[in-house]
Amino acid sequence: MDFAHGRLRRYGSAQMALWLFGKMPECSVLPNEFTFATVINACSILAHLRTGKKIHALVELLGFQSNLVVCSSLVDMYGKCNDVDHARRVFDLMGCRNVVSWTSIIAAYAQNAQGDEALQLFREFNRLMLERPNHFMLASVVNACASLGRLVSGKVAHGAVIRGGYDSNDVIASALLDMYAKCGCVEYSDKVFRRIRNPSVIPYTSMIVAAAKYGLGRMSLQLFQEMIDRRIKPNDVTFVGVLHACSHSGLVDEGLQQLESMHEKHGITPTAKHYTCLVDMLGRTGRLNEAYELAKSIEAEPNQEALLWGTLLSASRLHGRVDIAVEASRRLIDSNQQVVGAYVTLSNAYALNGEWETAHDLRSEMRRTGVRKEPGCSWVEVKDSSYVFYAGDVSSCARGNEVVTLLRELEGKMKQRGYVGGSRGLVFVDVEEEAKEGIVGLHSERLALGFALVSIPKGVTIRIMKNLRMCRDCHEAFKLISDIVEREFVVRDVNRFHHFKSGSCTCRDFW
DNA sequence: AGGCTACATA
Repeated sequence: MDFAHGRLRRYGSAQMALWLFGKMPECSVLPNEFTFATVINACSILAHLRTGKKIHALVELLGFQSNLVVCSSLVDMYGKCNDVDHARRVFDLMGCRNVVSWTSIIAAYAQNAQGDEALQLFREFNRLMLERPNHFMLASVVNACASLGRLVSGKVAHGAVIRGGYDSNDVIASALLDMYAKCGCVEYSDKVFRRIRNPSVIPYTSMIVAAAKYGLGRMSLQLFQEMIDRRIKPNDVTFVGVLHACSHSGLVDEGLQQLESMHEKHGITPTAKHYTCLVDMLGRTGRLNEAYELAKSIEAEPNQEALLWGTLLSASRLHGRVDIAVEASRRLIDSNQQVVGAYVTLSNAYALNGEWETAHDLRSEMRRTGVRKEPGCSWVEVKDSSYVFYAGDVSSCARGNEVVTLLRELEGKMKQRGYVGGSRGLVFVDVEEEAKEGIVGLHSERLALGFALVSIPKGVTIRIMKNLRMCRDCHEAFKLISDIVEREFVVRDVNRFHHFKSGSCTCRDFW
């Protein structure tokens, strides 16, 4: 039954291709450039770096290292195996490149969280003016804009899509709607989505996930119903989206029902990732015991397991369940996964519970063992450039003095409205969100907001991206500031979107 | 002649 899945079929064929390739020497048949391009593609599908490298060596041995198509497939293979450096090395050594080779390297960067490099290469490709970008390339470029949250660059790419006549392409439309959602413009996503004549499962899933991330759980469920009515078969990813939507909107019963129907009505067996959504759902709404029991009963691969216990850990922290937090972090640390996050979240859970000593001990242990945390940062896009802000770091903050003055001024006004930010407890609890302690007033998103307020004209929605979760205190502050300055802000954090307007947030404080 | 490049999850 599972083999009805396109992805699995593809996977099986790739395995078969490699198996046959292994049989070639026995039959004394030498591979040519067509053989190589095909088997390297099989390695991409399977993400088998070791096999890919062996074949790469064979390519050089048999003298195909300057073949355009073979090299393009090598670039793609290294990219899909998350070895961008090797992809780049092959690309740089190519004597002749075409739009496919350029697409492969751009996709490699876009898919490996190096969107800036992808956009850089796209600009370079356009400057050379050898060929026009095609829909393959544009999809990757749009994808890069999505992960970077670069709305302006994304709109420019959308322009290129329209000029190239690709806007009715299903894949491109999916990429575009995803990009608009990830840039904080879910209304544009909806517009793009509604223009797709016969959306397949992927645009539907993208739209379901997009709505979920904005806390529009009902909209996600409506879209899901709509696709069922149109006889479009949902897949495992669709259900992750649906469950995610229920979770982010507090629709627990609905979520449980969906999980049941998943197997019964749609023939898709729930896997660890679906149960993780359920753990999240129960955890968020404070049903920690049920979440914990469920988590213990799930068998998963290491990656999925880390996700599962990480989810439970966050929920335990949120609801001050130190006992479960200890258990969840122990599992993560023992399996050597998400170690940093586990330490920090656990220490915060202790702090929230008033166990300051233990919390501090954990922090010292981290320092002693050299476990270091990536600093929190936020960024905003102004006129096609992106500005980055780090917590408490005024020296590298664009228009720093102006920004700090404005933030202090706003804090004064907030206090008149009853705001009590930066209390001792909050400062400590929020250290997970930012690397430096005791500077809650200068969390990276605040610097970003201050900068945006002095650089983006009134009436234009401010969009801020953050690499961590937004903290409660900043969330309160942003609500008040939206009212004081009469402006709208959208904040994209690692988890979801917050849309601040007239003193409140679309998440209604549930996230 | 053929082979290589694109979109949704956590």
